[in-house]
Amino acid sequence: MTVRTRFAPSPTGYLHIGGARTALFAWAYARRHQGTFILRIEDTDVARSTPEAVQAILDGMAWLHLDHDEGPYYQMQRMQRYKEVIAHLLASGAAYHCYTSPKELEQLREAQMARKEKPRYDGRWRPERGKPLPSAPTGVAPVVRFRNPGEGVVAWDDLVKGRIEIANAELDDFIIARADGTPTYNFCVVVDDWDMRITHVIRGDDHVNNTPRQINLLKALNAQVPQYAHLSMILGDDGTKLSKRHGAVSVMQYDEDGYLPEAVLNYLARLGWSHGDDEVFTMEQFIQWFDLDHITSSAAQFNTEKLNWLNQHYLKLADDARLAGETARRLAKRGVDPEAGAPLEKVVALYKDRVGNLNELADALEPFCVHVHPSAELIATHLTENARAALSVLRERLSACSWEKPAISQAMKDTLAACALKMPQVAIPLRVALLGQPQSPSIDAVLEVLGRDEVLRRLDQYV
RNA sequence: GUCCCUAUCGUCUAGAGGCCUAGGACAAUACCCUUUCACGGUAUGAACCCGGGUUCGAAUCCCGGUGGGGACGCCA
Repeated sequence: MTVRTRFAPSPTGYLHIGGARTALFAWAYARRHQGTFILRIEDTDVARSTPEAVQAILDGMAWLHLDHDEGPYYQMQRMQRYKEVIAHLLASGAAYHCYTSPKELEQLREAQMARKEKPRYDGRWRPERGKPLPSAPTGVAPVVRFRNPGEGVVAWDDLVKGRIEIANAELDDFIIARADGTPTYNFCVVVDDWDMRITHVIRGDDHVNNTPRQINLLKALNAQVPQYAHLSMILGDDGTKLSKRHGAVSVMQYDEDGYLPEAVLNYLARLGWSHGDDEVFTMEQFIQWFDLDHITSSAAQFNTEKLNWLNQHYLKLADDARLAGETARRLAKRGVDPEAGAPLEKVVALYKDRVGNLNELADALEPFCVHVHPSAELIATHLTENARAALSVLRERLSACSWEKPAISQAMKDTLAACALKMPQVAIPLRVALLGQPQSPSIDAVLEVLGRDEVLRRLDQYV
């Protein structure tokens, strides 16, 4: 049997980090087993679903390279099928109409809570042998409820949490179709997983409580019950539930913040899953190694520091041209012309192993593209009269030497000797003059990529 | 409140009864490297929630407590 997994977000917002990890694991499991990964959009909540959110989810998955083999399927386009199944359930007696109003249900729940009971539907419209049913009120559209087994337990061997058993007595007859006829979540999921022949349902563990209902429904439909793997939650950096203030932002925000998708992917893969002591690995390795046995069953706290570390790592590995492209995009966004200065790719090579993210890389490259204006304070402390005199000597030598690192370096050394100065006494003022900052990579390398003309031009302001 | 899940360094985790004086990684600290700032290298500190069992032996198995999380919608 070939593995078929799915990712089934509801388009009520962007793809956040928790959803991304769920998608990653479902995707990886399918890839690991040469299976099929299906994308399904659960848009039956018409009021909250938006096409923008659908697009945001698609964008997020594309950024992470989580490609699907089937779909996206849209539940709203499957209404006919749901209605068919509901009619069948009604006809077979596995479902029934219920006329209890929302207000009555609310009262029922309140009363139950007051008695310290678990709030649930009391089955007043559930047909039972020999039980008289109330007469249907006129002009009230009924909901359809699934007739849940009254006794016994529902059990499954969760692929990450182990065996879970829930007594049917804990469950109630849940609504599968609203008064307006539209089917509800738990019902659509079941029909879809069945129709799409999903073999492994990999999803967040907030669905553990839905699973017994879904299994009962599947059984009533005579459908094969898939395997379930419930992933524990991702908590925010502060150990509390993900919220907009920390973590529950769109994965595209990570792009915005200068993270590389491979860093986010690697980080997410290690959050709640492990392969011995391996910390850094490619997606190819991940697919080879991924299994459900090594998923942690407890919630994991998001750690930005570690993500930063991975991002820095992948930045060092990344191709210069690619990083130049990424940086150019960011510079352009700031109104800086990335073509205006030294060849970006060369500057990238100088800086990519010194920065933590793409925005920092853009910060570092910006002085190469624009006219720099060192602060008055920097000028006062570093571009002293003595320093300017040394820079003047250096300028002479630089205008004459050949333009490669060794020659430039020699020009620096000759200047030091001539002025009886130490390296930092010239290199730091030079950095301030050229880049507006007292720190930079090795100064001869900076000079080399900046180019002789530009170096001399920038120096002329101070000598 | 009821039900379900969960518990190893600050964080992510290794660990499937003896290999554990509990390993790795991030972070922290110190030192080294150095032309500044970084990168890098080396080293150090840091954990089995508590209480009972089971066993010759428990981080690992069982029970209870406590802490954390989730679910209890005509939301998904």
